[in-house]
Amino acid sequence: MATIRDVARLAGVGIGTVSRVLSENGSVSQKTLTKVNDAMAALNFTPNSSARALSSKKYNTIGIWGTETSGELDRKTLIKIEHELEPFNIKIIVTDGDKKSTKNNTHNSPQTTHRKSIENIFKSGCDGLIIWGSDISALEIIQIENEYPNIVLLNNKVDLLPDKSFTFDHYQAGYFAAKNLIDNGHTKIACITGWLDVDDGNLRQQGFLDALKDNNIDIPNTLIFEGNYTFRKGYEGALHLLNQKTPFTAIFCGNDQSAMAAISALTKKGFNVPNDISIMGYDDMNIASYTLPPLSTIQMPFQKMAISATRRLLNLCYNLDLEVNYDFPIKLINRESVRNLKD
Amino acid sequence: MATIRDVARLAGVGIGTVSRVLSENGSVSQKTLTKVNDAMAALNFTPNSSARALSSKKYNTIGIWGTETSGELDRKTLIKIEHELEPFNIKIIVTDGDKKSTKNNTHNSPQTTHRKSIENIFKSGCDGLIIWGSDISALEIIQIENEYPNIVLLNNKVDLLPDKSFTFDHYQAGYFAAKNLIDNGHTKIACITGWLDVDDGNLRQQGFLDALKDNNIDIPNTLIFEGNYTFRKGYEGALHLLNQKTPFTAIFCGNDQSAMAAISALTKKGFNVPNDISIMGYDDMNIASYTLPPLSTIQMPFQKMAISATRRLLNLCYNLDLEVNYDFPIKLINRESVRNLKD
DNA sequence: TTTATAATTGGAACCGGTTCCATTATTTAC
DNA sequence: GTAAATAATGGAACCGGTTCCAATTATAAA
Repeated sequence: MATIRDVARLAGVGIGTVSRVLSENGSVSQKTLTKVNDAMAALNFTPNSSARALSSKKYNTIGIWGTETSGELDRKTLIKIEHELEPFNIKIIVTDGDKKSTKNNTHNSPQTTHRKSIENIFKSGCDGLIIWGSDISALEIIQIENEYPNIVLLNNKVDLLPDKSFTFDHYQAGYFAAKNLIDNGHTKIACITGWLDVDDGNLRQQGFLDALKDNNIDIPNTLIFEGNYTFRKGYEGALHLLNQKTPFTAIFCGNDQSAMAAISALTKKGFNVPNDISIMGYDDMNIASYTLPPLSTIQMPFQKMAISATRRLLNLCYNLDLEVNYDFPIKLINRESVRNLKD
Repeated sequence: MATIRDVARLAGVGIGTVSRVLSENGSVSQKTLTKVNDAMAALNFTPNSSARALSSKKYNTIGIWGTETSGELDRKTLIKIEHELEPFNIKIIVTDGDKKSTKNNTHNSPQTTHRKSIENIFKSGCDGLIIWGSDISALEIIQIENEYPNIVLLNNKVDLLPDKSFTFDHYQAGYFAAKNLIDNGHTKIACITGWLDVDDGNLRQQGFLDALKDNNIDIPNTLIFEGNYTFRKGYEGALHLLNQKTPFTAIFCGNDQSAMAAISALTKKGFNVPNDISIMGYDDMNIASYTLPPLSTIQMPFQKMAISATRRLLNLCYNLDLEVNYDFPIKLINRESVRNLKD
């Protein structure tokens, strides 16, 4: 592997000059520029990233941290983020917040463990971090941000860090979903929630409940099933709700997965969706148009949000000035799983 | 940030000694060991990864390269891989083989682009690479392996590199799937294939066809629909097959997504699955138990395979001797989407 | 006790970039 | 044409580790 010294020798210039050509700042005459570029090409030179990182104190790497419950961060989104980083030659490392073997964490609370695991990522070498999901407390985030300001929150909101928070209005989304059912004439509405100890799940639930309240609709506790976004809980939830013998005509589900599983359970028990019971999902997964019936759900531009979060992080880390957006409008997708009772 | 020189000064030893403590090789007396460890703790010392990488020429990083069509590499698998790397303090960077903006690639074939993109990953700093998916030719892989031997193939097989290839027996899997339909009395069988220009898709198709042939079952061209693993193509494929007016009682689908979409299309057209038409999937996605009806499919231990591939790569990169497995038995999962015509 | 051998130890040199400053070449102003 | 200002250039010093060798100390053998 050729080094800048090799390039300098071949081009007949000093190493400082080569470095100046590389970093594209500092002044270099047209003549030397050509000489140096030719030499680089001849030697098939690529700057050594470790050496660069060592002397410049920039890793040209950002991290993504998330936990099991962070939700859907699929490959598509990852790739979107990567494409955002690519023009700047930034790499992306992923890490799991749930890893167990962090040394001697026996006497640490999950809180400290989260913080430690994040600190470790920074120490192991990255310029900034996307903290994905809301499975980490605002306090912890503030503490982390204090020491490592180059962070950005994806699908989480901390009031003290509005310019680093990227999230949807989950409250409004929950409200919309409920409103949609109500507008279709439903008044006996059940729900299968997501995690409620996590902000976004909680907010959407609150929006849902408030929409009912604002329309003078009462929801008995028997019609609220606490789920966790999985297929399994969606399935169990639907069966559980049926067993309550409290009549209902619709279920609002915390995400599309629970919704699909609920449809499955209901159908198996002889109920027709949407004729007997309507189902409202949340997420608009790819698959949602291909369920039986196709799922009415809430769509959120997750990838757009990820892109904006990434840009903000780039601005923070590398003093850039990329355009960043904080508003990610949600959309009601009406397919066929909600019946209009007013017909 | 404290450096080893700070640690050495505080502990009253030389920097070589501190380095020896860090790397845990070379001999250090118990007494100095304690002194150095205390000093490290007091200074909250973490070795600088760039400096380490520069002098040791190890990045302690491995990459994962894949393309759009590489298939399912979900977060769960990524995390499994990460857990494998964690004890050795290795990081993982992900990259997309489909990225467009690689400089001046205008006159390059996709082939060279793939190779270039992989070379770039190595140059940008990683010790080894998991090449995921078979969307890259054997020739290219051989060329790459020649220059960068630290690679491992996930879900791909190159005959010249048996010890670096990790894949399922897709041929056998396709054969199994067809056999299952035949054993259930089906003789008029259609299929919605995956990508056929990719090895694994091609192999499973071949296995499928051979099973039919071995049982003297003929499949007309009208009952073969070339798909691409997407929901959309699955849906279109089912409609297309119905339009052919060639009667059939079962469809073998290239993956679960096409299968689900096919079920959706058939149901919409008034056919009952499995009573009118049976559906066989391939993958056993999480969701497969919750479709209507639950999907009969082929299960492959993808995560186990990923773990073995990762271990092999670790062995290659860091001279380790972790246990590696090359046999990943597939499994037929019988749910409810295939009807037994012999009843 | 002396000598041979092995275990420890310190630190210079190095990895390949970036930065900064002193020096030289080139313009511009008058 | 000369002085002053500006542009271009070379290279030492540095970033924070690892490695290797020479020097020192401890241990074993005689």
